[in-house]
Amino acid sequence: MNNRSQNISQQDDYIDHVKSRGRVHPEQTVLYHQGDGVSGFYRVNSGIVMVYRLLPDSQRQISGFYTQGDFFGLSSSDAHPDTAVTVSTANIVMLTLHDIRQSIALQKTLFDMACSQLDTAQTLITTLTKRSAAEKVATFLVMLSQRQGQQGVSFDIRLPMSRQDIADYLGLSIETVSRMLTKLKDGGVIHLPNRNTIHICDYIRLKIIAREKSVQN
Amino acid sequence: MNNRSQNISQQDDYIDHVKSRGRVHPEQTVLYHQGDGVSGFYRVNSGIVMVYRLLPDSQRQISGFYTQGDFFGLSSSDAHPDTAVTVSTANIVMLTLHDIRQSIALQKTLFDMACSQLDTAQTLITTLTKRSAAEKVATFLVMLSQRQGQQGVSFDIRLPMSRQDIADYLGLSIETVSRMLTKLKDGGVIHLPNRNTIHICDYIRLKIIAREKSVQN
DNA sequence: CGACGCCTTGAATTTAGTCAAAAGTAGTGG
DNA sequence: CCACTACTTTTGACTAAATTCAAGGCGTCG
Repeated sequence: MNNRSQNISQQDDYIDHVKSRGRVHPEQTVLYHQGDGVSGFYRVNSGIVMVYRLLPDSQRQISGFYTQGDFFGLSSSDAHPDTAVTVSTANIVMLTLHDIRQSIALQKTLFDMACSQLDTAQTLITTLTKRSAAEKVATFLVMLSQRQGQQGVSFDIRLPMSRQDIADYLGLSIETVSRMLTKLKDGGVIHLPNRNTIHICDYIRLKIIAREKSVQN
Repeated sequence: MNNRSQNISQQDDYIDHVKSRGRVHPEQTVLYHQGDGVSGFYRVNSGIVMVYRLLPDSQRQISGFYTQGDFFGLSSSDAHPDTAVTVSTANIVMLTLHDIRQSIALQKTLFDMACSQLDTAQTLITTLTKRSAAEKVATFLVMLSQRQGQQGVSFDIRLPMSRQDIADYLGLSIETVSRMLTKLKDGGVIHLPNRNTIHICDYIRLKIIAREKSVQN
């Protein structure tokens, strides 16, 4: 799929073209800091990136986890409102404002991504405000399963982030996250072979707990 | 907010052009329904619009309140994930997909708006997960004050939405919203002359309670 | 006036948070 | 390979906060 860099009218061509510029970063690499000037947007080629805000009282709100194909760092303001850091080794491309000006198709993609992230944010808000701690944790695990392309009833998922990261994403305390995982384990829904792996024993039940709309698949 | 979009003269021309097509709707008019096909985006010329999602268990999550100059209905999917309804009499313009194709500047504006709404959503998530009920209600009142262009220490704000609307926006019960308003009243921060008006007696203190970054202004 | 809808208040309950301690996991160096 | 240490996660007991359920008040409009 590698093509000459001249014709960039097709979106996929342009993404492919730019994708090859990706750089690999080890885990815990900061890609940009809260307050840094915005000089472009980012795309995840591989790995996981976490974006968070630090509040004045030194609390931390994790805005999201981004995986292959996701864009992040989208902002219309001059300065990034959040910090982006790799959770695992990750290959990341930066799209400069110059790149974006080059391709109408890329602009369209970015708009679609922004809209899609808006939708995701609203869905998250619903989870955060209308769901119990148990439901939040189950929802998080379902999200991870989907992102890792898992299907079926029983499978392993990787959990590269810490319990504290999960807590800061779901707006719970680390103790509550731990308790809910234990509860799911005691209920036979999951297994916890080690701290960075979760074995889903009963995905159907997990989805019911998470109140997924489509309990199928 | 979206400072990058301010300097594009062409954009304002186009907005002005389209703005004149706005139509006035009485309060409680549904502009689109959850599930309707997306045939364009909307801009508020005047009045207030509320956007919400109905969940399968008939709970309601209010995604946002939109006022003059705000865009809403931004979605990259085929169907609207939410319902938009006027809270007060409102003048609304619909931008068709055809309109948007016409103007590069408008596309840019829409992207900036989407990014700005993403930022707003993340800030809201922080409020919802890290703040107490009292802080949430205070934050809501500060937001209303800012939207209504209020300044100084003491002034009236209109409250066209119901207590239930506020509760569904902040993820609280209606009783808690009521109790927190009472608490603010008892603390001398606000007055409640009638159900649709709040008199802010001490905006400084309100902002402190809301943990506003800039307690100035 | 009376009825309805919306808002407020009160009491009991539930949920998640906090504080404290124990258990488990890496990682290091002898 | 084991012991030591530092860190993360889990568990337990208690506390604080918000929800729920129930009743009462207030306005509005017929």
